[in-house]
Amino acid sequence: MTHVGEIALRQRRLVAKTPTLPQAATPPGTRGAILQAGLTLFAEQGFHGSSIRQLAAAVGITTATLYAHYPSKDDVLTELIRIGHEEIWQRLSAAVADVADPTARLRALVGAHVHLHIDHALLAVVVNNELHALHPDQAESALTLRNKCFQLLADTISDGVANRDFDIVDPELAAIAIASMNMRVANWYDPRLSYTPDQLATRYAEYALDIVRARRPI
Amino acid sequence: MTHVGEIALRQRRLVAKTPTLPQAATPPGTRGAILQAGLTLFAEQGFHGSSIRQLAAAVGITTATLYAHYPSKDDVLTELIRIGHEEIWQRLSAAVADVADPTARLRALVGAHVHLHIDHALLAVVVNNELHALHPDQAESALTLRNKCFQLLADTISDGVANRDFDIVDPELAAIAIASMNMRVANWYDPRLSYTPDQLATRYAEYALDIVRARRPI
Amino acid sequence: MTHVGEIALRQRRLVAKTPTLPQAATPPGTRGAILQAGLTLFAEQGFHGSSIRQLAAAVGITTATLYAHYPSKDDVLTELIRIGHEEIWQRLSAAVADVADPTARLRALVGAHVHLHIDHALLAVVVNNELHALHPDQAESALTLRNKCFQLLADTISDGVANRDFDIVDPELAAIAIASMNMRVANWYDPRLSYTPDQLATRYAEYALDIVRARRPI
Amino acid sequence: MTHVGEIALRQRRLVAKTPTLPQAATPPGTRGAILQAGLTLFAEQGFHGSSIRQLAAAVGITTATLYAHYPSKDDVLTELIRIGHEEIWQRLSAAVADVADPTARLRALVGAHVHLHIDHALLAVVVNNELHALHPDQAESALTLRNKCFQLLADTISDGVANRDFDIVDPELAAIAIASMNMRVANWYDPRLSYTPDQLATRYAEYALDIVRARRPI
DNA sequence: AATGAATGAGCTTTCATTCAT
DNA sequence: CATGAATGAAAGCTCATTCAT
Repeated sequence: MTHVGEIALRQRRLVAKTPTLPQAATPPGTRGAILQAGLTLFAEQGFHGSSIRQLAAAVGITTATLYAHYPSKDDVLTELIRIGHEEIWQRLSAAVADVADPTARLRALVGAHVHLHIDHALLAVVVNNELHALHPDQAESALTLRNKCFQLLADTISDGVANRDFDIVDPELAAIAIASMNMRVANWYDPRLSYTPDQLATRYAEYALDIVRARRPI
Repeated sequence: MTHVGEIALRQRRLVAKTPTLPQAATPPGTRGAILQAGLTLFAEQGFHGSSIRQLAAAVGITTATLYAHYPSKDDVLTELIRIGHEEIWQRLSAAVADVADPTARLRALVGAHVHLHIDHALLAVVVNNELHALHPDQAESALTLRNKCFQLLADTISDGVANRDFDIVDPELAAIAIASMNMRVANWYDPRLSYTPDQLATRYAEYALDIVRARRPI
Repeated sequence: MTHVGEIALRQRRLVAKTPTLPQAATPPGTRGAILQAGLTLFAEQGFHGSSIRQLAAAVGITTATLYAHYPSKDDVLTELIRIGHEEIWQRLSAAVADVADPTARLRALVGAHVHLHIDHALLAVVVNNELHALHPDQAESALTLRNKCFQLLADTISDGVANRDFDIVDPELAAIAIASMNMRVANWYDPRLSYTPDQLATRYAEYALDIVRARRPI
Repeated sequence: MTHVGEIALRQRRLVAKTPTLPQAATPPGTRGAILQAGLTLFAEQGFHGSSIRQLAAAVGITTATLYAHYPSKDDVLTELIRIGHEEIWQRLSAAVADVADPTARLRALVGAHVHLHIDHALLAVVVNNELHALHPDQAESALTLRNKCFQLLADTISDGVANRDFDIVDPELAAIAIASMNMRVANWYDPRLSYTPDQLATRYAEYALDIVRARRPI
């Protein structure tokens, strides 16, 4: 039976292969095809490791045609990163929209976070590994969303601490640890594994709760 | 006061700047200088985002001179990744060399893992982000070590489960979650933060124990 | 007060900005607009320094639309150069149509030549600087007109010499010197200067007469 | 017999073909060869009409090798224009270094100016036609020299007017007219013509004196 | 009359690498 | 040990032009 240990330790950046862009955010026609191809290439090889000739070939067009749709290679990445951040922000904020209880909120956030990293593994890898390739002003709005996502998580934990539901010294540190766990799911999750996305999301939510709920000294 | 939330969410790949190679593994003279410069560049910009001109300029030599020391750009990365993996394997195996008790072993492993990602943040970032840029045969020995490291962690958790010290359904999943937490420390840790490396290592070890020790249904 | 010295020495090819095409020769509608925009661009940046994208953008149409009006970029230049040469030939021949006396003819020719280089400065700059960019057969008829213009001037001087009104060894050399003076007016004339076009034309005519009338040894 | 009228009216930008750079200013080896080739191409076809592939082919090297010697195509032009302006400034200032009398100075200036446009016809054509292709800061020092050259001429005429040797209303206008005559020599002079450079220079000097010496009303 | 989409060919520039010295 | 000069290949991008609509 396929198990995590075999899969998590490959040379490839990620196991997933299908470039699933959020459908609503995918432009129609050639523009969309470029985005999908860029997603695949940038996820696998990185932005600087992918050439626009590869990109054009993957789409089945000329490099000149690329430039009829995007003004530069940078802009393809910028667009992907924008879409990625908007998707995550939308999912996380939707997940807790009607949830007040910190424990339930944390469960919802971690669940949504994990699902996102499975549903859009390539996009998550691009977002997490290629942000540095953008010019600062291209990255700005993405960083803003990233911050809001992190605050959602950190505030939830803080609320739980205030509540006495949670007991943890540094909520932000716990938030970062939990987010770190979730983020790497994009790199290793493989549908051939013995748990479904739901099961994985549930377990990770329990891990998160284990961390924040602990009663311990220090 | 500087806190994690401010720091974890930058565009840069990592906060650390000093290219600290394990001293024993650093060659003397120009060879070592090339390695240090490669470490800095590859950590910041990625392998494909760094040119050998930049590398030579950072060292203060000609690109032609580079080739008197390393046969190719690839080989500089290969060497860095080799050093990185040997360092981590050495540290992890040393950490548990004399420790039998699963709880103590897990504490030691997480502690060593966190310390490594702080002490050699750039190296860790290169190792974790640039492995895909190598030719498969150049990556092979690194992957072997990486596997052994993971098994050390997974086996420790399995032992604890066998022991009834830990209670967790899927030890490998817990191992991967814990390793994920630790790995990202390289990206965000900043000495200006309010905890020392020791304190952070201790907290992360507790997080790990929270995860594996939990008694819960599901 | 603005004076020539300040103005004549700029980096730009010419001071004038308004693309005044001879009205009779300007086609109506989009065709005319393309010609005007081409005039401005080719005068400022040269034919090879201007792209059809710039041209289309200046007109406010698509590059594809350009091709509904002109079969190629070359043809826009060819048309401008044709118009320019026809304008100059028409003006020069009209200027001397009813004038017999060599002195009066020379005054008329220089006056018309100077006025042309002021009235249609951009066109003159294109005509004088971009002819080489045409294919030889596209340039042929323009060269014929140019020759006729030059012969008008050279013959006028020759007539004056035959007449003993002028006294100059090489009428063609004088013609070339005089034409050279006039041609560069297109590059530097600026309405802010302290002389009107008429005054400038008059002075240049006197310069020309000074040159050809001189009684001197050698 | 070849005469001016036949020659002055060609499609080509200039008749001269040999790329004579001022020897002292020509770098040795490949750098110099690139400069010579650039001179020929830019004079004939303009900066934007010449590709670096043509340039490299003319030198007999790869385009990549070009960039070992000049950082960009722009810089080749900048260097040519710098050399051209320094040569002209040096020649003009040397020509009048020991000459006090305005008439003699004007003769010397025009003579030097004409000789320059014959000796370095290609360079003069590049300098006079391609300045606009530079970025403003690249053109700045050339413009300064150009200004100094013009002032030398204008001041000489002004001195002659103050002296009562010359009698002209606007010395700067006369200066511009005279300079215009001289500049175009680069375009049409051909050694096959019936006058030597010396003879041409002498005649043009007389033309200049005719213009400024005239006693006339207006 | 005008356009959106496409293209082959070309652009300037940079890449990693080699080699005689 | 180091370099200056060179290179083939490829990079990102723009060129003038076409064509179905």
